Amino acid sequence: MTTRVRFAPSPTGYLHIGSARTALFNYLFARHAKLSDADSKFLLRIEDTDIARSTDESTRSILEGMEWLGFAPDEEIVFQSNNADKHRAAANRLLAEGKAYRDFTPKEQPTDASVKETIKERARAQGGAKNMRDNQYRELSAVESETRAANGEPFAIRLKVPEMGKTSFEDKVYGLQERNYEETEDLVLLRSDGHPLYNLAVVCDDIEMEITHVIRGQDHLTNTHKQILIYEALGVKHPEFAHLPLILAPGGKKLSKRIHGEIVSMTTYRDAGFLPVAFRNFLALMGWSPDGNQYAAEVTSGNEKIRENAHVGELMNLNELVANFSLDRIHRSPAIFNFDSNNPKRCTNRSHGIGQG
RNA sequence: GUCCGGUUCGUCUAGGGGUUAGGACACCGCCCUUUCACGGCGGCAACACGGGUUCAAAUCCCGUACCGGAUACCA
Repeated sequence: MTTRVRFAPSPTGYLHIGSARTALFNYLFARHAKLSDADSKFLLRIEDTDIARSTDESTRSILEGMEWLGFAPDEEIVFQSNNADKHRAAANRLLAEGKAYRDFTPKEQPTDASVKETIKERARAQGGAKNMRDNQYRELSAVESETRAANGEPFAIRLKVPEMGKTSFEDKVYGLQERNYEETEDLVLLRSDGHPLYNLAVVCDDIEMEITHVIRGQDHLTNTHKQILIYEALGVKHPEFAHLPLILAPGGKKLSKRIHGEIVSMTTYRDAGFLPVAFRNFLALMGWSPDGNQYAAEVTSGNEKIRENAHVGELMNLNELVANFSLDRIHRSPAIFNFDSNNPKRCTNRSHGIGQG
């Protein structure tokens, strides 16, 4: 089967350093596959289903970052919001087949407190005792559901997750992943305002784009179980999954724009004059390493021009990265992006021995 | 709270039953001299903790601690 991968950022900010690495790994994987199958593709999809937070400026910023890094998508860019009708159709189909149901519970008003915190607090309060299947509309009769909907009562569409069983998949990086259905809620597919939600949109688009390998951050590990449930309901075989270890801030904390500022943005490095080849190499080595033996060989026989008058170090140009890349050399522990005591400039241009002039 | 991950030099990492635990960057010293984005040589520096299995454990198993992720009509 021809390899088709996609990088799918949401345009809610600039190109994050972690996202850039995800883009890189997807790109390297596709290009490596292309070595043996010319039709292998690297695609770009902008996940702009969050109407409230997505901006065109952010999309532009992401595109700029991609361009700087040299990752050109092989097909036209897909904007997820353009596929909303298809997502809705899929949700309705599941509804008609009884695999999803209408939830007439009034939408909760957002609190002013941090959403994340609210959710965490609530989950803590409920402890492990929460019953994911306690929705009173779950077993509502089809007629009554139809009637209430016809009367204009607002509803969200939720996936009807089976009571017993578990989802499981073999992650290319993390190995066998299993999760009991009791741990997974009846996730919302379509909001009461008719907008499709992330998990549904991702699955529908990945199916349509014929994605064969989903390579993304480890923070999507639990989403994967939800998505597999959707694939199953839709009756489609799911793609392979490979989750990447996170890139954290010094101290092992999450790298965030709010706390760490511009340091997490790709444009910061571009504007500071770093070379793409250096930054790519730096990014590639966060979470992945080449096979020891071929590493030495490749590096010494690499691009002479770049290394003229410079020591070898651990630098690989794009072609070398592509040649050496493989999913099974990605490890599972998070990397710390140490920008405090270890100036990124040194981590890239200087330490890898490539000057600008 | 619950579920899922993770833990090798300061940092990125290799190694995954028997190694002087290797490399890169940083740092220190010397040399060269292109004197803060060149180069060479050398040095410092790590297997989270506690049990177990084994002739032998950084490597396998269990537990603890700590860190992270997820737990949303966000993505």
